[in-house]
Amino acid sequence: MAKNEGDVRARLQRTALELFRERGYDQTTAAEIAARAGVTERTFFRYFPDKREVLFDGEAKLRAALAASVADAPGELGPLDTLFRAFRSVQPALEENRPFSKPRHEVISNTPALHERELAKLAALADVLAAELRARGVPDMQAVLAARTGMAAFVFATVSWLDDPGLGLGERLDLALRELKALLTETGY
Amino acid sequence: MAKNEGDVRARLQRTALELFRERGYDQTTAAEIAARAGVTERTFFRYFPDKREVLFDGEAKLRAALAASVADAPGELGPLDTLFRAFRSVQPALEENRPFSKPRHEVISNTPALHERELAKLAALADVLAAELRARGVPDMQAVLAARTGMAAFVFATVSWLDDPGLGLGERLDLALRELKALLTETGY
DNA sequence: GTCTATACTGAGATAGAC
DNA sequence: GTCTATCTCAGTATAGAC
Repeated sequence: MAKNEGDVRARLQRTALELFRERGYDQTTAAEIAARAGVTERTFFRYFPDKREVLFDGEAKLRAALAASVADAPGELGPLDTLFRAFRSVQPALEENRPFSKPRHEVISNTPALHERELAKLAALADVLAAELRARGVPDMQAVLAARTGMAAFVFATVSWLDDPGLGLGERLDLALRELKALLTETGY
Repeated sequence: MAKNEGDVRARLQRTALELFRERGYDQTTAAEIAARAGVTERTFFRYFPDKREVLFDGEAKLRAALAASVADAPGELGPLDTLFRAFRSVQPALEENRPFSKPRHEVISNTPALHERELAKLAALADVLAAELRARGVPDMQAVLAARTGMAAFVFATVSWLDDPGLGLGERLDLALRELKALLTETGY
């Protein structure tokens, strides 16, 4: 049989997304994904510990990039500003990835099991960012709240940009940060 | 055969928590829970669509209570203050529930599958709160950010109170809100 | 790569409440 | 009789063990 035609892992991921879009996540078996990708079911589970995970490993790179950016931010920056500096640093990568992210996000939103997994990944990401902030001397509660709050804004900006790229990701990030800061200073609305 | 000895649903929930604590979630089968509760496995799945769900239906009541509180908050209150007013309104219920919540939280934290489900529930809760805020006239982005941010603070306060009840839940809520407001106004730390 | 446990689903039978 | 809860039986897919 032909051997290593491109990365098996990448092929499985592309194939999975394809099938999920064609018939839906629940109606797609791991065996079918494997078959279309030219490997056995067993191989699928060697690459991904469970079926959902096939759509979630870009997040590892994102996490590393964000953590690194927070780690080497100028010391005088506040927690939220530090986070948003990190978000902006990954902006080009996100923009380049949009053709894949868009359909991926659609499938995830429409599939409770996948949506659940995504929330877990984002929470883990927030935990990492909180840890990085703590390493910079931010007190615990503040680090956790900043990380969660920042992630919420980041996700909001990203999702709305995926929905409608009319307004750029950078602008949406700026907008979210401004809105966030406004939230706490005004008493009425 | 004997029939309705107490609520089957409640019995299944208590039994499940019991078994999860004895041997862990993964080492407990749905059949075992059902057996100890005196019903068949199939019955278990009639009450709960999946095994995780057996620990998650208190959240429905919490959600309703919070939503109601937001709905009838005085109109001049800002989004975050509205949310914290709601959080305080459920404080007595949470305190009363602590004997059950504490072990439940322990199991959930130690079980990735359950933790994932919890995050999903909390996200859904935040979505409901955002919708309630929007119904009060809060603009979309602000409603979403306030809801997510508020929930983060609420969860932080609750979890740390479960860990160590030395400081009361009310005080922890106050503390979190203050910290949150500080976060967005200060520039350094 | 093979084998197995377990989470879930569906259809139909039974039994008691009304 | 209807209705509802439970059980029985038979199956599929995921995931883990060997």
